[in-house]
Amino acid sequence: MFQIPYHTLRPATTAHLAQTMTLLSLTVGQLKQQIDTELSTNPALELVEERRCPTCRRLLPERGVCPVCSCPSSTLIDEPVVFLSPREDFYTGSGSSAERPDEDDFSVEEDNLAAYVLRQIAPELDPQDRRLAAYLLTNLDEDGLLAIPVVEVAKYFHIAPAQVKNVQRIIQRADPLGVGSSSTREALLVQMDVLGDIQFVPPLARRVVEEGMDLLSHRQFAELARYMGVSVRQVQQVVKFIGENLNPFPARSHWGDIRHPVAPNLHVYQQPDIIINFMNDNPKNPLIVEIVLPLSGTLRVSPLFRSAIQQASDEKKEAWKGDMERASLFVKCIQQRNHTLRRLVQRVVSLQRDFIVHGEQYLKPVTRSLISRDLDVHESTISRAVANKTVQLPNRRIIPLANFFDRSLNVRSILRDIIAEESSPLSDSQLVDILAQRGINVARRTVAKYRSMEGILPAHLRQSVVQQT
DNA sequence: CTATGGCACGGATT
DNA sequence: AATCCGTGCCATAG
Repeated sequence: MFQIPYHTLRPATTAHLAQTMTLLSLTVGQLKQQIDTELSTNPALELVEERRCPTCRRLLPERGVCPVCSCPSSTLIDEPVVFLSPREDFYTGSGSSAERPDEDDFSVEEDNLAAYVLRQIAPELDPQDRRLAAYLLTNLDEDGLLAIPVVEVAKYFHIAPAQVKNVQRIIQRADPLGVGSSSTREALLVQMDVLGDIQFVPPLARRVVEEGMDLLSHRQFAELARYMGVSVRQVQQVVKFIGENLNPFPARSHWGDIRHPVAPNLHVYQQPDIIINFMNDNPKNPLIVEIVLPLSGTLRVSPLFRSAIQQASDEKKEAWKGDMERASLFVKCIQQRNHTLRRLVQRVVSLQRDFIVHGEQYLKPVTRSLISRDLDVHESTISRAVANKTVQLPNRRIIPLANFFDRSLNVRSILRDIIAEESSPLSDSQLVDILAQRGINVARRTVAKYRSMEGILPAHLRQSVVQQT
């Protein structure tokens, strides 16, 4: 774990330390802004347009992802491969997505979601469809579902409903997958469609959503099984699959989030800071972890500038010298940032591999302080690095990096499973006993809290509810 | 009387 | 030092 002599890289001055800290806590988008301003204000700083693979040190041919993914040597590595990935093209749009999240708390979520989606799909639309799309997107509810009927929209625009549906279909395939659907059912169907390209989707899941959505959303699994003519066990598997891979409310990061509808979701719409994938999308291959960098190339102190300084007049010399020092400090800080981030991610990913591959139940209770001890850095360093960052998992879901440190997420998700699988409604104290059998000791009160966090109804309301409006 | 939600306290985490 | 989280106690609903 300690291969790298870290001390050699330790910041020497307090200024270095402070700047590294701030850089560490930045999102990719924010980092890009930072670098951009630094580049334009400081003549001593220079961007060398070189694209070199950070792991195999080979020059990269063109834009795109690093070909190390197909490096024959890397297929032998068992540890997850972590590397820094230049993805300039991600962030060339308006810098708006990079705004610091805490500043504007009002009117953000819908605006941002709509704008975010529109930016993705705008290129493939002609101008009038673009207007249509914008109109649709302004009519999303807080769950990311379309709040008005398609027919209404068609009337409003005096066009055929089919055309509206066409645009809707494009919207649905944009990033919060299923966004702009007319119902949770539709959202799930779209998600399964797209997911089907990269992962196995149980055929029964599709049938259940298509035909038995009512029963499914009321969690009446016994009923559902009978209606579909399959065993309860099969239904349970489908439910598990849906819970792990799909999300009926596209705007929520996952369906437990009804508690805090806005705040934790702010950063969900951003591009991820870290992307985790299987090599070639094949689950048998090792994990590839990309730490997204906002530019392609290396920053350095311009050698031209360095030599020019000799011939400068005395008063200029002073100013330029300052520039140069700032530049080299900045470069060091960036390197420092990337280095810590890389080590952090490396450690976390190998600890939480099960979580990444198999889902929330397998999340291990890892704390930031544990990592900090492992990496021999201060706790606050880890905190800063984790804060405000997002990760894209192999199943294409984007979650906050902080989720990797959530102590209770796994228990919550096991709880979800238990409730989904047992047919007769279990009271909280019974749930406590069952959890205890699985080696999880929590208080009765805590189970109640988790339940409400997951949006699960109390026992007496759970199954006895027959179809009501 | 049982099941659950609210409030608040203490310890851990950041 | 500030915040989050699990938990205990108590009130309330069924």
